[in-house]
Amino acid sequence: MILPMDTPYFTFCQTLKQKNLSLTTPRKLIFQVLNTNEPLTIAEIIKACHGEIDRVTVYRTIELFEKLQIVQKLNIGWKYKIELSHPYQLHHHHMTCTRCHKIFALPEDEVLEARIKILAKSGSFTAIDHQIEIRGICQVCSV
Amino acid sequence: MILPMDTPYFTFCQTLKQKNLSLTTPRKLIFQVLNTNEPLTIAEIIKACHGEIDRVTVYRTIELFEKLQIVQKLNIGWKYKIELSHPYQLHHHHMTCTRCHKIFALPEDEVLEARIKILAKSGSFTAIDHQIEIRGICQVCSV
DNA sequence: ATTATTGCAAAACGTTTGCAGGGGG
DNA sequence: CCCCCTGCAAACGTTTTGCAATAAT
Repeated sequence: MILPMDTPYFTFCQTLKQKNLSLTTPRKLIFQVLNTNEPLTIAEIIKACHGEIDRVTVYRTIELFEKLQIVQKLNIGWKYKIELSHPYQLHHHHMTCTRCHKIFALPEDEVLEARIKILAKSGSFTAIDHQIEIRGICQVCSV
Repeated sequence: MILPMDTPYFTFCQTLKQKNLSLTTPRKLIFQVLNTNEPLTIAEIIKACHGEIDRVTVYRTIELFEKLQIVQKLNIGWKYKIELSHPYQLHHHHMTCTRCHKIFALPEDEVLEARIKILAKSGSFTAIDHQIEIRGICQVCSV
């Protein structure tokens, strides 16, 4: 199959090749599952793979993807979900509705990002990464 | 024992009384453990109780404390820790060092807090609560 | 062909549930 | 004394590990 060179999936294939890692069926499928969906729990990824891939392989693949910075773990409540990270999806934060439990992505905000950097520096801390989770009530549920 | 009326432990006792809940040995001990320590995992709380309290009771007590807003769950990596929440401890955020895994509390920042409110509102979202996790390298580890 | 990667089985953990007995108000 | 709360036992779901079979380059 011919892939446009700017597609997330193409970048994904390139990344694996560059690291001498195999482009296997489970890896392709799991990437596609994440690429077409919202943040998912491990259990949801397993279900989305529809029995074609073993649970253990999903865990190992997510672990690999995390190391390669293809995905990031996202704290929602006291569980976590997985989503594609920066080169595959723009940096953003999340709001979780405590009524319907839907997750909403927030557009990137320069002011907020800058402030976090300043704060970390004021504590003599070199910020590498950060995550913001806002909990509250979404528009639909507040009616 | 006579308690000063502004002490966190006193507030804690009052809260339980107001809701007609018993001031039991496990509840007292777990509160004290949290009151004298940094954010702790459930396993750490259990250990800190030194076999005097059953695992199950720790889970149930933390669940109760969370409902009563005495504690909050704190996302660290993809695990969570427990710490006292607002009336017992000032609102703040955390930085986690990815090398030594220590957690550092950040002082409250008006600019940041205001910006989060604005952002949520711009998404027609009523923010109730939020959590920020900054990951990076602390001063000691960066040397 | 060679080696990385997977699937299976089972262990290791973390968390939850039901129930009978004990401690707090 | 009454009932809430705890401890125990055991179920349950999630994540990890070891090893032999398989698929990718």
